[in-house]
Amino acid sequence: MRKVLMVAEKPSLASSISAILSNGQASSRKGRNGACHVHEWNGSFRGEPVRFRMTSVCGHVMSLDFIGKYNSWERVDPAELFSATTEKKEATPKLRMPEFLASEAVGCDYLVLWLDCDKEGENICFEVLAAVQSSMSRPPPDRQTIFRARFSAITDRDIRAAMSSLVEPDENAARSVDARQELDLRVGCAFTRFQTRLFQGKYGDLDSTLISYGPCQTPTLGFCVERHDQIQSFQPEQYWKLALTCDVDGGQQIDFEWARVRCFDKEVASMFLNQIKDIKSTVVDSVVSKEKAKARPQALNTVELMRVASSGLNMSPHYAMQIAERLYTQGYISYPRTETTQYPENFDLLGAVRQQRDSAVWGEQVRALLEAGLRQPRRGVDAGDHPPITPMRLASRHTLDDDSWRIYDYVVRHFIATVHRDCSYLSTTVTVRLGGQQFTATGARLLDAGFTELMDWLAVGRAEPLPQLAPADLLNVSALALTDHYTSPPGYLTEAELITLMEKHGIGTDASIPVHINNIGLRNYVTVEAGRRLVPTTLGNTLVHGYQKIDPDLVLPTMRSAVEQQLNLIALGKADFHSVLTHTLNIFKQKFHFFVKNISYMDQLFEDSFSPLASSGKPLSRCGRCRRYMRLVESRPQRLHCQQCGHTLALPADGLVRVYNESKCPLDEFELVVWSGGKKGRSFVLCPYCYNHPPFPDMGKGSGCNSCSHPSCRHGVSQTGVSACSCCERGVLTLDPSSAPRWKLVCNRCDVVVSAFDQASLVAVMPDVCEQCGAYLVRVEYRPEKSRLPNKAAQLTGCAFCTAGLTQLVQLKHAQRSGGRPRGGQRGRGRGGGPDQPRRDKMAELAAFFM
DNA sequence: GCAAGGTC
Repeated sequence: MRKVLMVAEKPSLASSISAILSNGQASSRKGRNGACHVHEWNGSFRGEPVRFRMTSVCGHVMSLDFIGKYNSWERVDPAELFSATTEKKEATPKLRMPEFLASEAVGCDYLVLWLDCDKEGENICFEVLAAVQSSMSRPPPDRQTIFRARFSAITDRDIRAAMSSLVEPDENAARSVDARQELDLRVGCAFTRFQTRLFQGKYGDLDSTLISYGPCQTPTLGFCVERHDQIQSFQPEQYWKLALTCDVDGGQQIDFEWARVRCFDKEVASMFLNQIKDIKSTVVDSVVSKEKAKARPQALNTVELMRVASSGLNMSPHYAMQIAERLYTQGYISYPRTETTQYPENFDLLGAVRQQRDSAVWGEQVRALLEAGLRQPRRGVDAGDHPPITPMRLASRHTLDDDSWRIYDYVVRHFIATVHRDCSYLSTTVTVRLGGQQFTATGARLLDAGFTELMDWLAVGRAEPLPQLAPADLLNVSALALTDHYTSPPGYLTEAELITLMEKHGIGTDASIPVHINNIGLRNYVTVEAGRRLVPTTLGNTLVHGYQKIDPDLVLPTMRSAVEQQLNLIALGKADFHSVLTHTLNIFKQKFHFFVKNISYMDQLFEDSFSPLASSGKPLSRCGRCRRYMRLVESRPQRLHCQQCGHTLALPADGLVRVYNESKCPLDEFELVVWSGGKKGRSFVLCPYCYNHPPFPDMGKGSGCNSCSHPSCRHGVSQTGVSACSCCERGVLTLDPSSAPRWKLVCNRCDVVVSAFDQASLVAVMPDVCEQCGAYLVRVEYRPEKSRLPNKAAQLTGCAFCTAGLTQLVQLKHAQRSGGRPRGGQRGRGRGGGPDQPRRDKMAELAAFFM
């Protein structure tokens, strides 16, 4: 029997599509990468009996990056990135997706691609194809074996229709995505590296580890700064209003609005007032009542959920989507990433509503609605991706955590509202005249709350209604005055407004919009203030104003859609991949060179707002070249700057850096410092120079002295290494000499920390090894009054893991030692080597490094 | 350490 391999874009779709096509008869197993599932069943394909095997990827299989040698920010000129060689790398290495796909493809004769029907999906088709092709059975000549299923909804009818009219994957659409990837990579990385390096090398208080540029994130920031500029340049204007209050013969008071609304000229306003100020009563001119309706919402899609989460629930879009995804995997709501606001034709609305009828919170309203009958939902847009977001099963408040409940609560209320009645109310407008001036008052009376029963924050007519009035009814003027006001600036942009702007300009997608908004916060370009309003920081403002001075295109929201338009030509087959790509790349390359050439315009703005590195920070440790103190620049990213020599040295990103008893690195004379941080209280000694420029090939960049194989330095691994780390492959557990008196053994590769010999006055690693386990012995000394050794001994030399009297002083709770000898793979890693690898070998290796 | 786009 022939085999048909079918691949969807995500595990959930593989499962629902196979359920439809197998009539629920498929058997399922977990894929060997742990993330995907494989469903199998027998059926027929193009007139022959076959075995179907359906699985999925998890989004993109591959992603584009530069080849390794371009990873160096120091050695590579960012301009080179416009032509640097790129390669496709596995998008998520831990999923081992190509290998998984290849293994499932073995012995398969046909391939049917069920990727999402958009350009990204088309691109993933070819990623899947590349992964499986060599594993599949050899195709017979003249027979088509690769197919693409085109579907617009995950419904029985649509999926079966797609299956019976398979087409071929669309290479043009896929190529347009390849072009987009290459363009975003080259442009984003070139600008990001250039401006990060330049400004971080000059200013000490930028407070951002990265000064990124991106074709989506930068226009996103641009919207926020644009609003900031409007607020800054706003000039308030004074204006005046006529405020009239009447009462119905000593009864209810009614406030009227002036039909002219407002007047910006005080003299004119006063003239109006003078004309009518002596009038003591008036009569109702007209009473107009009109039935009005507030329409029930359309079915819920992702951007609307994010908007509501931000403006109504005070949750960031990013966080709200994390919650929604969890609710989805737990089966409470449907797939939360969709642009569609139209329920599929055969969607079981009634069934979904019935699920909610026993809810303790809204059950009563749901039962009443079921009694009265559901309304037809409003027509929405079917984007052909996924159905709108709906509840999938009933949850109660105590089965979910607070934030999950708030999102679920909203999804349910919104869903019920879409099949509820519109809200209707009677709007009444009363008009009166005083001399030549007209005034109106409007009130509302609820007729049918409809869906607002569930979305009570949208309820109308709760304010006191107007009294019953008829034309010619007499009203007494109880107050008439000129009030003065000022026009006010707009508020800072809310997240909800920003989402709307991004959607309108095609900046990002439903899945990436929350990521871009999150990014501009992470980069310290904006902060989120009360009401989830986004206020640009000095850095954010300076960047955008700089782009506007040099090349406004770089921050214009129209730039993205212009590029997308070009890419669309590739997708439609109207333009050649290479010509569009080289043309567009050339434009950005020129823009890049123009930007570099004119960077002084942006730099002037930086100078106005930020302090030069030389005057930032406080003196910390001595430079090995000039022996003067280097300054610790504390704002992110923390680094050391030598004013004399002009160099800047990176330090670990987070955590505290302090000086360490004036020890110097024997290799470069830089004064050693101690870093401490992390959840487990890790710490290690580091040489600021070696941390940036490792002296030995086996010491990685960003390592402390405990990874340095210097043969005699007392901070190197050859003097501090105790044993192999039990948790990671090549790590060595080293004594941290800076940790006294709460001594610690710290792995020089992973974050294992072992507290040991607390309050000891001295701990030293000895040259001899334990005969039982191969670890180096330690000498532990205590002051007599503090001794924790047996018999209050002052000192004991032995193995930390084997010698009675020492082992109980080692807290192995984080790192359960596997016991026995250190694992293999220790060569060249200092003291983990064990007794059969004496230190002489180590010395020989080191000697080789120095040659 | 960079982008944006999928999704876990």
